[in-house]
Amino acid sequence: MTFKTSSLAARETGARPTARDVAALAGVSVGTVSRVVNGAATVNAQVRDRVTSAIATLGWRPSIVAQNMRGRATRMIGFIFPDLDNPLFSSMIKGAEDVLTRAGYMLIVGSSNGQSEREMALIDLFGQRQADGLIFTIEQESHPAVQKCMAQARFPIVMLERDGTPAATVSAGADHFQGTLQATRHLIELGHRRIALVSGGRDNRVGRARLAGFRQAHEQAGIAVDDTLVQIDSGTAGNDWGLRKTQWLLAQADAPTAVMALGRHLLKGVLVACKRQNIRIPQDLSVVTSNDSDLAELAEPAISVIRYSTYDLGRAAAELLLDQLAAADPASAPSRTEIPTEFVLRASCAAPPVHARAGAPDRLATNTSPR
Amino acid sequence: MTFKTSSLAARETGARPTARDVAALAGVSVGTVSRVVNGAATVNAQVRDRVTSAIATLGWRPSIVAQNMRGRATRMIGFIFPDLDNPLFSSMIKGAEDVLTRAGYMLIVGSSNGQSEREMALIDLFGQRQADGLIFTIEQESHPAVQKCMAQARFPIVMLERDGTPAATVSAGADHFQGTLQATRHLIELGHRRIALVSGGRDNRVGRARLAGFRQAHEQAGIAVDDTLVQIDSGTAGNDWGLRKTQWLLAQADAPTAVMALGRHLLKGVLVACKRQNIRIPQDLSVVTSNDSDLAELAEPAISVIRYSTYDLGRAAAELLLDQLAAADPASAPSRTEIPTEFVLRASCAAPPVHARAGAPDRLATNTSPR
DNA sequence: TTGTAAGCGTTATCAT
DNA sequence: ATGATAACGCTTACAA
Repeated sequence: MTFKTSSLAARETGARPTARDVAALAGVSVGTVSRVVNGAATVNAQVRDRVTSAIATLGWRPSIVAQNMRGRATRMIGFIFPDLDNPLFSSMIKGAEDVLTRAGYMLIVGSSNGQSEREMALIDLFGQRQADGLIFTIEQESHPAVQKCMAQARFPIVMLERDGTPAATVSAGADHFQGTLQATRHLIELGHRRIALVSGGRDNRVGRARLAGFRQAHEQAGIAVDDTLVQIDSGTAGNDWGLRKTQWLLAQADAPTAVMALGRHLLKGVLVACKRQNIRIPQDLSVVTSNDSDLAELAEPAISVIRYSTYDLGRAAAELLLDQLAAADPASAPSRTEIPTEFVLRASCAAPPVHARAGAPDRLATNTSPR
Repeated sequence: MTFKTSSLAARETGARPTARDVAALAGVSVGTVSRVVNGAATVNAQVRDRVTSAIATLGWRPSIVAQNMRGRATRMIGFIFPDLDNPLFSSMIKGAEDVLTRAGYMLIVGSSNGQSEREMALIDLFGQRQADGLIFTIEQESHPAVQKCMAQARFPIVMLERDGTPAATVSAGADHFQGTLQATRHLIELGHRRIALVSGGRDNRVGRARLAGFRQAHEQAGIAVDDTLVQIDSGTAGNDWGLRKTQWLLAQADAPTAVMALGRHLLKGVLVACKRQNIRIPQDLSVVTSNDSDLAELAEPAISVIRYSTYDLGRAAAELLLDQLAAADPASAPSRTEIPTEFVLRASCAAPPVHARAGAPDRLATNTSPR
């Protein structure tokens, strides 16, 4: 007969108490302790009280790790985002958290930094940790190795702001197509014929949807799209990408009369570029951005935005995940939640300057700024 | 003799393979599998190869849950923040993640929504999940029940942007005292005598440090502080708190000539209030805010800010936690990392209007706005 | 060098 | 109604 750790020992050392300690203190067996905490009907009231007070005395809480060993779900959801240092992430994670907390889940977060290697490492790690599901904003949708990794995952995956793939068919995203379509249409109706589109997302749904909306608006108006005005970047460009792109666009011989800088971090660059070159919004250049912000609202003039709720996006992703978790059938059907977008017209949009419409060579020549 | 799950079964069903499956496939014992994956020196090269390929065939990864059961650290760090839907959270979590990932840890996040009950529930949950540590931005530093809960936690806690408490003596925070001191001094030097301080944090270090810096600057200049100009809020006020407070301050008979709105979310309210009442910055009112942002930088005029890196704050908290985790002595000494602040002077600060200095009753009377 | 078996903290099955 | 015990997947001391 071996000497076992007793509740006495547990109380003396700082060691975490176990059900065995509780059982010893209450003078019952571990099975009974388990029955009490799990609310089994078949427990004598007196025994229940003894156990309950022993639990309180020792401050015992069942080990979730041990419960997981027994096959219980970990109730942990992974969340992989290209860049946690992004205000959009804040509201998305909050939306997801609000939904998942209510259902008893917790979120584990990881930043991929846009690297596929890291995405795969994180998926693998979540697997080892037995996560129950994953909300994933993949960097490159078409990356085969990452897709393979997703396909092998033993948990459901919801794509956030990305398209479903063969490996993960459930997705939540904003309706960038409609938003961009409306905004582009509005600019065209104002008389713009040379509209620039600046956006991230070469290899993901967001960029594709924006481009599609942009093209459709042009097509419906019978206007050809000048591809030099379409600047869709791949990957996480530097912080001053918006600035450099705008400067480049404005330096073209036949510069755009309107720029749609779609992505919250791009607006700053556009405004700085305009300020430096003394370009007036909207007289010289109309501006549209996406993701409403204090800056867009309070800039002088206020900037028109394609607005949508990233909080709702996070909620939607979480809800889709819960649906899949609840579904008895593991191979659930493809599904998608689309969050509506709204074009908010502000003072930054006006008719193009007359000389541009008349085909004047270069507005900047007329309006040289002192650097 | 019972029939055991074999590698065959594991490959046929979708069940996660175990070390036993690997062992069976490789024709070795589970102990050997463990030795191989843990890089034990004493393994025959041929055996190692057989095991390695069996692992690859089955796609086996050791279960972290089972490893935890054996006493291995979970390498999970909790992170409790009052409001995940806050851009500051993004950069803090990113800073922490960068440090912790390198050390093999993952982050579990939870939003307390400013509720002490939820804070305690989360701490408790992290305990049950056997988290190795916690980074915590408590809502009310002095809350006794939460402190007790912290004291009972079996893992080290680092306070983020909060003071150490008896229950958790390690903390990381920005040097709000210096930042506020400098900014206030500058306003005083410009001639301001009635400066308003608007900030959150009635019961935390941030608010206290700001108030202390504010007071010290006044004291050193021999100026009395008018307490009606000091508006330090408790808890997470509504989104329009900055607006309402500014409107209230400007409506006072002896309105301030400068306002320090310390908190990123407050600037918008100040700017809106000024716009609505046709108050010019800085001619009528000087403005200082905290936390640099695109809005502060690009507002017209640009707004002076007390700047500091929330990313560094997250890093610092994580590094302190790693220090504690590495320390053999569990009862480590109190320690604190202070992140420097910097007062960035922009166009929003100027000398107070003449009539205010002459003691004119109400600037608004001279400058009535249409609405 | 490799196999065997105990044990981590639960839960569930089977006796009593 | 309650106790004893096997099992979850892994690591490790000990045996061979």
